[in-house]
Amino acid sequence: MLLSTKGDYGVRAMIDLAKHAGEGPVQRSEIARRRQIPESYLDHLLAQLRRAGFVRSTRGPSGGHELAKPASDINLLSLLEALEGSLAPLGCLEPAVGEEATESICGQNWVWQEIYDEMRARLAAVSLAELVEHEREHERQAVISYNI
Amino acid sequence: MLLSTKGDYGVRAMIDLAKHAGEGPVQRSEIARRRQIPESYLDHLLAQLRRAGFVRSTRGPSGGHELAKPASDINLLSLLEALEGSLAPLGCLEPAVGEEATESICGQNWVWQEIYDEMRARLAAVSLAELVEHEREHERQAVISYNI
DNA sequence: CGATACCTGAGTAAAACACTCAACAACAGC
DNA sequence: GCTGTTGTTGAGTGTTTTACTCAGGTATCG
Ligand code: FES
Ligand code: FES
Repeated sequence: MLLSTKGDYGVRAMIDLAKHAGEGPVQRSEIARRRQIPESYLDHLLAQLRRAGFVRSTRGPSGGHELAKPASDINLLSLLEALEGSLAPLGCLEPAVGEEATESICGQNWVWQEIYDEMRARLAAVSLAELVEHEREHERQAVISYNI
Repeated sequence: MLLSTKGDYGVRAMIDLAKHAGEGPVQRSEIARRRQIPESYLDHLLAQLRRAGFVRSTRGPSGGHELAKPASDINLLSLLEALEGSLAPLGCLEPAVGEEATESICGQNWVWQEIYDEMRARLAAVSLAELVEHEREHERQAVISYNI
C-alpha cells in the first residue's frame, strides 16, 4: 500500500526545482544533496520527468534542470502518475484491456472506487506552487521557533 | 501503491462468511472455491483473522469457520489493518518509534496526511454487513437482467 | 480409532524495488 | 577544436516483498 520512493523522490526534486525557478538551471548534484536522494537514481527520475514534459535540461558546463512550465500549472496528480503509473489501490479499478468480471466475487470495489476518486481529486487540486508555498511557510515557522 | 492480495482475499473471505452466517461453520474449501482464492493460502489468512478475533474456527468433521461477532460490528478499516498492517501510503505518516525529520526535506506529507485520514474515515464507516448488502443487491440486478 | 477438518511454521519461485555502473552525447569556454 | 563538465541511456545487480506451497501436527466427531 506504500507509494514507492520514485514518487516521493520525484516530487521532492520538483519542489526543489520550483523553489529555484528563475535562477537558471539547477544541477542534479545540488538537488540530490539538498533532498537526500541518491544521485545516480535521481538521474533516472529526471529523465522520466523530462520525457513527461515537466522539466527541461541543458547539458554542458553550468547546465542543469529547470521546470518546463510554471509551478502553478503542475499538479500533484499528473506528476505522481507520470512517476508511478496508475495510483489505483486495486488492479480491478483500472481494468486493463479485455478484463472485468472480478466484481461479482469480491464486492468491495465500490468502496475503493470512491476512495480512489476522492484521492485523485484531492491530488489534482494541489499544485507544485502550493507545495512550495507550504514549505516556505514551514521554514518561516522553524526559524521563528529557533530564534525564541 | 496497490493493496496486496492478502487484503483483497481476506475481505472476500469475510464477505463469504458473513453471507452464510447462522448456517453453521463454513469450510475453507467452500470459501476458496466460491471466491477464487488458493486454498492453502486462505489457510493463513483465516489464521490471521482468527488471531485478530474476527472469526471462530471449529475442527473435526463438519468443522469450519464462522464470524466471531455480528457483521454489522466489523468495519473494513479494522479488517484491512489486521490483514495488511498499516495502510499509510507513505512511511513518514506513521512514524516508527524514534523517527521524524523527513518532513523538512519533502514537504508533501500534509497532502497525504489529509488523503490518508479521509481514506481511513471512509473505510471505518463501511461495515461488513453493508458489503454483503451491496453484493446481494448486485446479484438481484444480475438476475433481473438475465431474465429479460 | 480414523477420517475430516483446521493449525503452524518453514521454505521458495517470481516479481518489484532501489539502486549502481559504464559508456556515451552535447555543450561552454578557453 | 580540444577539454572538461554536465546531462542521457541502457543494462545489470543485490535486496526485499509477495504470493504462494508443503509437510507435518492437532483437535474433533462419529
Ligand atoms: S477483486 Fe477488485 S476489489 Fe476485490
Ligand atoms: S518523506 Fe514523507 S512525504 Fe516525502
